[in-house]
Amino acid sequence: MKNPDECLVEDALGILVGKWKPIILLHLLQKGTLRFSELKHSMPGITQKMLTKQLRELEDEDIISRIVYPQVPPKVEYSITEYGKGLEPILEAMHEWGKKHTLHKMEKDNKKSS
Amino acid sequence: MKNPDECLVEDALGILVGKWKPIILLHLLQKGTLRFSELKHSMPGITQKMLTKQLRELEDEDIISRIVYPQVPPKVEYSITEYGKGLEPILEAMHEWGKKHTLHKMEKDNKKSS
DNA sequence: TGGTATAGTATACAAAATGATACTTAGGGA
DNA sequence: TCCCTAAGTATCATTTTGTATACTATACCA
Repeated sequence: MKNPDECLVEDALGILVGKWKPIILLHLLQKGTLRFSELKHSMPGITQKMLTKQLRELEDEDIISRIVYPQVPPKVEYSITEYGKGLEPILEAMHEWGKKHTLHKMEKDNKKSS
Repeated sequence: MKNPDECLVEDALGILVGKWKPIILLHLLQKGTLRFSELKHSMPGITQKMLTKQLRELEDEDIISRIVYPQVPPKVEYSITEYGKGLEPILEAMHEWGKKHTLHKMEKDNKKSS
């Protein structure tokens, strides 16, 4: 990409993108800290593999932190880092727009069926 | 997805995501209206097929509009719709965050090499 | 008569993301 | 002795994305 502005937007996108990452972040922003199993239960449909993968990627970008308690059965807690909290405005902007989009889709569907 | 909040964010994400969509939108937001060939030249690396596909998808969501001039050789102009302009705050939030992220990455790289 | 230009479509293929399923580890309880 | 738990890995299948290349239509120009 030649234009540096594009890269900046793409960086954010690269981190947010994926079928699950934004949802993981929403949950962690709301609840603060969650165990692996809690995250899994709050996202019906996700497989262990996917959840693990997404969490690792977010961890690699310093968006979330991972604390392992050395016990059996294992206990691992995830939480948003200070740095990761910086993503909140983006999630909020998306949420706002999502509300508008829902209305827009409804109007569109009404037109179709009339 | 059970939680409606998640859906809202995902709707926005679904529209923004893809290797090219945000860049297309950035260009159109900056320039207003662009022809197919102009978009193509401003995104080196994209293939015709991909550009066409992304544009169609954005059009289907009413984010951009497509005007075909019935002439030979063909001329087709794309521009952001009023509705599509609503995405600007998201792109801006991503851009802002992208700047922070760039700094963050630099600090990280410095640590590694020290 | 044949080349050029624009905005595509068609086809085949490669790569990346996601999903399904089974397996691992080790302490505690029946 | 066997099963349960939590947080994973490992392996393979499927789906989604993206790439490469060739092809089309038709007015204009030399």
